[in-house]
Formats: sequence, structure tokens, C-alpha cells
Amino acid sequence: MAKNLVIVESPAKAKTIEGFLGKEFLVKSSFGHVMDLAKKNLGVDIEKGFIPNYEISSDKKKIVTELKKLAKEAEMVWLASDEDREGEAISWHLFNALNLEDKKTQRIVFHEITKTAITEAIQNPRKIDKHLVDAQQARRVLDRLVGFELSPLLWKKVKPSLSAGRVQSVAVRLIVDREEEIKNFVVTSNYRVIGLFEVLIKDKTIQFSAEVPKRFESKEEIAKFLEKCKNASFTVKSTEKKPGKKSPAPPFTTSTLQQEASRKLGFSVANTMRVAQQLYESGRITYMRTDSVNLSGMAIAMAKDEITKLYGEEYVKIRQYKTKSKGAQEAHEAIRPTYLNQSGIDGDASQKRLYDLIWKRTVASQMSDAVFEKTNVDIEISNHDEKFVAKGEVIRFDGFLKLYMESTDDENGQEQEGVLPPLKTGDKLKYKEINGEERFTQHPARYTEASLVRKMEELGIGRPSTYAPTISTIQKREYVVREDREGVERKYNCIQLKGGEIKAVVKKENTGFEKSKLFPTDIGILVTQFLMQYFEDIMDFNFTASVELEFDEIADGKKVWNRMISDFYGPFHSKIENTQENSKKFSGEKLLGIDPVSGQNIYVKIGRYGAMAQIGESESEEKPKFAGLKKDQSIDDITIEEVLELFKFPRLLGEYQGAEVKAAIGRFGPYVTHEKLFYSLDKTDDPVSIDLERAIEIIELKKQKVRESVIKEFKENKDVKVLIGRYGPYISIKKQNFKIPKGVNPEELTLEDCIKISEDPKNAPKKKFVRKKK
DNA sequence: CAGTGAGCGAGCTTCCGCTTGACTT
Repeated sequence: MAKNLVIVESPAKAKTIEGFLGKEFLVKSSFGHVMDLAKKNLGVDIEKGFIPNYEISSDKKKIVTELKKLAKEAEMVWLASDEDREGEAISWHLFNALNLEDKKTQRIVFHEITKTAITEAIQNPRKIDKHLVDAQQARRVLDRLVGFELSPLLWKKVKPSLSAGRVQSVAVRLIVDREEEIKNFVVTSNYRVIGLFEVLIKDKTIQFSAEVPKRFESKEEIAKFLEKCKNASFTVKSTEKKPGKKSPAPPFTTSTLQQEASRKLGFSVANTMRVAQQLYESGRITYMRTDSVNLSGMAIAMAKDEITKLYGEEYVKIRQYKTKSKGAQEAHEAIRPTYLNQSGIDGDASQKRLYDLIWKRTVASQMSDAVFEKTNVDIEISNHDEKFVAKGEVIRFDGFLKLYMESTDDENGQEQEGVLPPLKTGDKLKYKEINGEERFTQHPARYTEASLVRKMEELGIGRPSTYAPTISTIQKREYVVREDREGVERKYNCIQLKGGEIKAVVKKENTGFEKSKLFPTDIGILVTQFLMQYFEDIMDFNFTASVELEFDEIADGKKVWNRMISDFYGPFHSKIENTQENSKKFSGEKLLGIDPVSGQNIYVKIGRYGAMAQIGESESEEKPKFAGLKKDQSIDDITIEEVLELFKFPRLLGEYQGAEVKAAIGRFGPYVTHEKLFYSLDKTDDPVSIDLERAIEIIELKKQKVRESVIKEFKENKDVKVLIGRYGPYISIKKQNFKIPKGVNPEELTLEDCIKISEDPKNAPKKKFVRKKK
């Protein structure tokens, strides 16, 4: 029996550490937090001074039982959760949940997973820091109070099942605000002029381009300028050389990894985290949820060796990076390869690509600066005050660029500055062509998942472990959608001087194209408006940062945690009560126009089931008519014609096999119905224009699919069927589904087998909440 | 799965941050 039990947070970490510690130590993991506020109700006793009601999380009962047993048998228990607020709380929860004794419990922390660091930690144990635990309790209770008082208010005032919270609501606000900025953005245009020049050097003609620094306001102004250029001579007036340098980006944190993987590999935030988890579990990289850019001494030494071996000593430059992000807790290292001498790994394509990115970024971070020589050449126009400027860039020493260059979010990219010919003052130049081109100003860019994470990190909102889940929550709640949008064609003016002639042409370009961008939905906009109106302080971008300061004071023992919560809760709760009583239903109702048939008002608004249109007044005696909007329609920009179309449903298409076929739009999108059965339409079908022929095609196709899905039927009992679905074969009995136990051949199932399987409580279907019918 | 939208009242939804598998019709 092991004398010592060490408990860490992650099982992969436990495995590594056990190797360092020898037989006397058993290393186990808690799989993160083991206790949390009660799931039901508020979980906080407000009257008694915000006493939290903790319980062991349902998915941790098993591990707690096991750890309890091991702790009892051990002589000493070492709580080795991470060295941050949450980690301290995990240790404290373990202490309570495992009924540990003070005298046989030690708290240890280490910053890197090396034998030295761990041995040193064991030699320097301490006790649980109760102040730090209190800071975590304050964080936890505040989030629960905010989330569990705001959400029910939304259910009542806006729509059921919605959610609000310190992090997610601000994330949605960022996207809503950005869309508003874009809507209000006024596009203007101006002209830039680029000349293609020729110079004769050693009997060779060399071409290069130069730009007029000034932007021209109009076509006419450009034409005048080009007219002058026709007869002008061009001379190099001055050349200037300046040295420049570029430094590598720091090693990856969760947030920067998500950004780079999005830009360079096109990964979603969730995908990046899934692949990184796989790399971590197979021991390829260090921990992937971190806000630290720090590398261990060992990692730096490995990087130095590797760079020297690959490129030589002049490429090495050891650097210590400092984190800039707000609220960083730095319990881990930066994300880096475990073994820097492995430049590649086995694995699937995603794993290889992500590893390659991490390896390059890490190694490059310890390499020399790239050194440039920048050249500026001014070109005089003999009959005009304006000048042309040619810019060139030559790399004198590539340094880290040999390996890796961080990409940017700027979609237009910078102009590539090429190599200029060796120009001297007084050189005479000839123009080949001079082009004036209309350029448009651009609205601020919509967020991608990764650029939203960057913004959140900048504001100190959310943590490395929650970026990906938060992004998926706001999409799951349908506050935000991630979409591609097609661009539109735009015309722009060009004027060219070539061979002494000036020619104007209109060219076309595609603009407004968006790939995987985040757009707010009607409901996202509405909820944001509601929260901004009644809870501006929670929606303030600095709210998290300011409560974080208070958490720090609690951690330092300068503030009592439940006093801080009490000070916050008082005014917050009055606002909740006030809004509850004094505000009306918040539906975003908008008067769209008049119904030409009835002469009544047409409104659009958000109802219990989402966006809808209404003809007539809610308060009138005669009940108004309602119609749901289609999924891709928005109350923001729907037209009255589109709304009137919606009221034409259900449309009778005709008869098929003696029964009516109708088309309509339901909760799950457009469908046709026939003999009381429903058939969803394809994305390409439009319920407004679909004809009987196509409807029959859809009906027959679905019927065919249903027939094909049947593996077995029983004459004796028509209710019982063996079917094949998305996840393989299953048993269906009167709309209830049961999975087939492993090792059973579905073809050989008898009716008795099926009934037996369905009656086994182990296979009972999960209880699902079904909305009651009226 | 399904054609709702008033109001009533039952029972339900909801937060953030720490961790992985179990599980889906």
C-alpha cells in the first residue's frame, strides 16, 4: 500500500508525475472540481449571509468514493491541484469531501512538470490558503446569483429557456454592437495612384512600381493629374535606407492558439481544443488550457539545442515573455511540445498540423530577430508638386522567419513590399503605365470565433477553460450564428495612362463576402437591448475587471468575501425586482405596415416560439392572426411582402392518392403534409412555390427511406420493430426507442427478445421534457 | 418532432470554471 496519495486535477498529469515519484507515491486525479453549488434552486442561502450549499457533483461521486478510500489508507495526502483560485478551491473541496485530517494533509504546488520541480514542491508543502478559497467562493456565488436571477427574468419578459450571465451576455453584446457599427457605417471612396516605372541600369530595363502618397478625391482630379503626367519627366529625387527588425511572437496560450489555428488552419475554436486535448493526452504537448506565455528552463534549453542543430548558433536568442492579458493566473506553462526535438509526430492530419504549428511557434519564439533594410525612394514629377514614392524591403537576416510567421486578422493584408532596383539620385525614369483606382473605406470586421476569444481575453472576460464552451453556448441559445455570407458585386472606377493615352474603365469586384463569421440573431439583439436597458452595469465591459479587483482583495485577506457579495447583491436584486414588477413584456414589436386586405396593422415581434408576424391588435376583441417567420428571416429587415407570403400558409397543393397535400412552415421549418404525416422540405425547396409534383417526390423518398430502415418486423405485434438509424440498429416500440445490447445480432432478435430488452430498466430511455399539448 | 402566440398553472429552463469520457435515434 502506498504511503502517500497525491491528487492532481488531470489524469494525464497524474500519469506523468507518478513516473517521477517512485513506489512510495500513488498519484490520482480529481478530474477538476468535485464539488459545486447545488444544481437545483439557487444553491446560496442569502438570508444567512450567502452561505453556499455545496454538493458533490453527480459525475464525480464515483471518483470521490475511490479517493476517500485511498486517502484513508494513506499516511499522507498531498493536494496538488493547480496554483490558482480554482485550484485552491479544488483542494479545499477535496479536503471536505474526502474527510481529510489536517495533520495528514499537505498542499503543494508546482509550475512545471519536471522531477526537480515536483521533488522541490514535496519538500515545501503549505496549508490550504483560505483567503484564496474565499475569492473563489465569491466568484462562484456572484456568477450563480447573476445567472440565476437574470435568466428567469428573461423567461418572463422575453422568452422561455433563455440565459444570461456575466460572461456570455457580454460576449453577445460584443457581436451585437459590432453589427450595429457595421449597419451605421458609411462607405466612402477615394482614389489612389500607382505608377509602373522603368529604369535603365547597365543596359537592362528594370520595372518597379511607386505610389502617390496622397489620396485623390474624384475621377476628375485624377484625370487632371494624369494629363500632367503625360508630358512630365520623372527623376529620382532622393533615396533613403533604414534598418528595421521584427521579433517572433510569444509561445502559445489557449487564446493565441485558437486564433492562429483559425487563421492558418481554418479550425473552429472547439476543433482546436479537441485536437489539442488529444495531443496532450498522448503526451505530445503540455497543458492546453493556459494563459501563460512562460516556458520552463528545460524547454528553453531544448529549444536552444534544436535551433543550434538546425540553423546554427546565430539563430538562437533566448527570450522570457511576460503575459499581457488581464486577469491571467498563470498556473501552467505556455502550450509547447513536450519534446522540442520532435519536429513532427504520428497521428491524423489535424493532429499533425496543429502539432506542427505549436512546434514552430515555440521554437521560433527563441530565435533571433529578423533584420530588414527598408528603402524609400522619392520620385519627382517635373510639372507637378505631387511625387511618387517607391518602397522596398530586403531581408538582411531572416532569423525566426526561417521557421514561422504569425498571421493577422487583417483581411486585406499589407502590401507586399518587394525588392527595388538600385536607384540613385538623379536617375531618369520612364513611366510604363500610371493607374488611378477607386478604393472604398471598409466597415469594421465581423468577429470570427477566434477573434471574439481574443477580444474577450483582452477584456478579461472568461478563462482558457471556458472560451470554447462560451462560444458554443451563445450559438446554442441562438443569440449568435456562425455563417458564410455571399458578397455582392461592386463597380469601381479606373483611369489609366498608357502610351500617352488616358482611358477610363469601370471594373467590378466582389465585396462583403464573409466566411465563418458571427452574426447576431433577432433574439440575441433583443436580449442585449433588454439587458442594456435594465442592467447596464453587468453589461459594462469593465464589470468583470472591476469584480476581479475585489476578488484579489479577498485573496489578499483585505476584504471579507460575503461582505463583497452582499454589497453587490443589494442593488442588483432591487433592480431585478423593480424590472420584474415595472417592465412590460419585451418583444421588440415593430409596426411594419398595413394589411391591404383587412386594413389592419401588421407587426413583427419575438414571441414565445421566436420571431413572428401579427395582423391586428393584441388588445382587440377579435383575435389577431399570427404566422412564424422562416429561419432565415429577421424582424430587422423583413419586408411587408414577405410577411404577407407567410399568411398564405397552409397552401393546398392538390390531391395525392385521394388525400390533400399541403405545404406550410412549422417549428422545424418548411414541410408538406399528407395523410397526417409530415415531410420536411430540403433547403433548396421553397414552400411558397413548391408544386404537387415535387411534394409527391419528397413524400415517396421519405417513405422509401422509412421502408429501408426496417431490419425486422413482427406479425404478432406491429408496434415492435427493429430499425437502423444514424447510430446503428435499435428497437422501436410505439415511438419509444431502445438500444440493442453489445454482442447481439439485430437480425436474430425475436419478438420476445425485443420486449425483454425494452423492459430492462438499464435500457430505459432517458426522460425527456416534452412540452404539453393544448 | 409539427400548424403554437390570450391567461391560468403545473413543471421545466438558467450561471462560470475545473476536468474527461459516455452517449446519442
